[in-house]
Amino acid sequence: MNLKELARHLGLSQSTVSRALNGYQDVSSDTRERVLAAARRFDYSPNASAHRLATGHSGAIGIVFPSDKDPLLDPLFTDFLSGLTNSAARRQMDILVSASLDTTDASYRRLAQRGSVDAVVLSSPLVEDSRVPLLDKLGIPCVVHGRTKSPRPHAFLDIDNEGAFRQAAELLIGLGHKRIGLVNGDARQAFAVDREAGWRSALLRAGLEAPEMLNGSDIMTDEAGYRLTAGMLDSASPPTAVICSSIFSAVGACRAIRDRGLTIGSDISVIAHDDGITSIRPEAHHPPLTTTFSSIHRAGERIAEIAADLIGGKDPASCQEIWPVDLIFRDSTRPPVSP
Amino acid sequence: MNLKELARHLGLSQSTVSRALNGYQDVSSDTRERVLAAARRFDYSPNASAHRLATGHSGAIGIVFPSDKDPLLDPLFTDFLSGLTNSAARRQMDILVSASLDTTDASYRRLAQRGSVDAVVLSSPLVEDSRVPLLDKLGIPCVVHGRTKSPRPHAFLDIDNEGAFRQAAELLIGLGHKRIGLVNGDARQAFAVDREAGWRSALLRAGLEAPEMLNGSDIMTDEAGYRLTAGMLDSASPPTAVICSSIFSAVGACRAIRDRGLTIGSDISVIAHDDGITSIRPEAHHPPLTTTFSSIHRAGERIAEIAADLIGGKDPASCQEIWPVDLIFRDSTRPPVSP
DNA sequence: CCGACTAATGAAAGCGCTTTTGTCAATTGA
DNA sequence: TCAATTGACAAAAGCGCTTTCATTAGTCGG
Repeated sequence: MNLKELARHLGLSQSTVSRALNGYQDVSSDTRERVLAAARRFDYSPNASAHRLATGHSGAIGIVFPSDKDPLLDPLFTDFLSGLTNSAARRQMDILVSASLDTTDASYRRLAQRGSVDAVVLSSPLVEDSRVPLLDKLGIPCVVHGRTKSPRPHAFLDIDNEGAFRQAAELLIGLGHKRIGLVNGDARQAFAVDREAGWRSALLRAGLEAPEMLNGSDIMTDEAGYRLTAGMLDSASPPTAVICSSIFSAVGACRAIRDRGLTIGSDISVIAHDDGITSIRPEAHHPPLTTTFSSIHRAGERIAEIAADLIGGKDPASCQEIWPVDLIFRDSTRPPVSP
Repeated sequence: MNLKELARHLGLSQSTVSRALNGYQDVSSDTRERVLAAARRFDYSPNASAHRLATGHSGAIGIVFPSDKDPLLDPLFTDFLSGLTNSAARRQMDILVSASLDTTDASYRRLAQRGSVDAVVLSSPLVEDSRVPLLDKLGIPCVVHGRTKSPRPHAFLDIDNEGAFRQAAELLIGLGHKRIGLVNGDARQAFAVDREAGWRSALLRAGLEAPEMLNGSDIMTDEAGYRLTAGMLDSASPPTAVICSSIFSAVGACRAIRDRGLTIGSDISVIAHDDGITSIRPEAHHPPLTTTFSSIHRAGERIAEIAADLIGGKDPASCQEIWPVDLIFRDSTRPPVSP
């Protein structure tokens, strides 16, 4: 069932039916009713390709997978994508996921030229990310999940990574900790840099040191979390507390602590950043983990809205949001045992 | 830069250029060279919407998120999607992710009518999944990741869940275990039913019981894994081994075991199913976990190929694959302590 | 040397929609 | 009363491709 048939059934012209369907003014409310009823009855919905060709909009938001199997691409992405997709669906938009087989540049360039998407979402930005200026040049709106250095202001939604990790470190300092380890994500990632800055500033502000020994950085997996934490605990002056960038790192960190016969909380305090994914919940741990919390699912939802605004012509410079992060105090943070 | 401009630049007609670009025969190799060179030089790629409208194919494979925030949607999905997308990209196809806001039926129906996708991938099928007959009726090819009951044969790629869990149980039985717990996924899911069947058949075949007490089933999260395992361990006749349906459940199960002062391996044996995601690796655990292994990333890759075949007109009945699952013996499985 | 065929290209129709422009009757104002 | 306005619809022109069909020029066999 297409527009032509529908129009013929109603004894109307295509244009009238089209306008009735799209809520234009110059059509009598009487015929509009009839058209809408018929559309429902015949279960008509306009052909996507034709609509796109006619309007010049693809009705889709793009997101590009970095490479064949990128370790930076973590399971959190599912939650993010779920939020993104749901929110996009509410605005009648789809999410187009494509992979960059050759270079990332080429993928975006192709995406832009073929007009497959109206806007693009950039995940896990690096500190200086070449994708932002590229998309700018290609004239395709983009919203970054996170932040990156860029000559021109770009739309983004980020969480207050620096503030969150400063707060976390301050909490530990307040409890009396003096050597606080950081189990961070990959140092190329923008968020990791911000978190390190938060950790560092809290320590320095309190007159403490932030030695490189305690500044761990790697991909955010269980195994890497174990390795980084183990390295710190086995060093000459081990930390009495660690802050982890992800719940996965935290699982590894906890394992390293327990493996050394130490107890989480009473011996070594642990704080983890929690993105709110359901598969691993910090409050279900023993002891329940103190966390900095921000829902990545909600971020996904909001980013689709921002993308829609951008497509609607909103100025990227006015599409910049930094969300505060909650610090949730649980039982994994206690005063250190006397040195 | 569009086809018309490109043709004008070359002093050729649109049709010739189009045919040259699409590799048709009736164009001289000389002009083909020129056209290809010009296309490269002007960085031309055909407009997606126009191409789709003209051919009637959308060039996209669809996948629908179940609901607003579905607990069944686990982090493994990222890996699956990554494989799917990469493989699709190699065939010049995109992945369209859309969410079902209203009913799932309506989403698929809309997807089909709007012609936004050429085929659909179904994830986490239920034992009897209404989506399969629906898509069949809508005439849109679909390939299921997993299997489901259906009057007509459908295309699918599944792993040998039953065989894997039978093998796992047999390994434990061979070591001398008599009470083996199952920490399974949601019982509505097809794969969970198959895994239970594997577990059960191994036990019965060995003349052992498969009591309901040891047949745990819930979503595959850390927390649920803990809860199910704890329940079994605290029961009147606790198991000496558990088999977990996911690495996440296994993390919870291990925690429950340790919390009770028991040691994994020597006191309670553990086997987990490993989908091969990088964030949590069973071999990095202490002790390294024995696993049934099958890469979900590879499954995603293969499913995109199957979808492409289906679009190309291949018979769904001849697109059915069941992959064997490796049983990887590590240190978490040992003979039980004498009862 | 000529009709029949082939190779290479161009012209034009069509995919299903949106949107501009055109048409016609009914209404309005002085 | 009559030109001017308005309301409701139809006709038709695109959007940028693919593909069918038509049109040349060149080749061949007899």
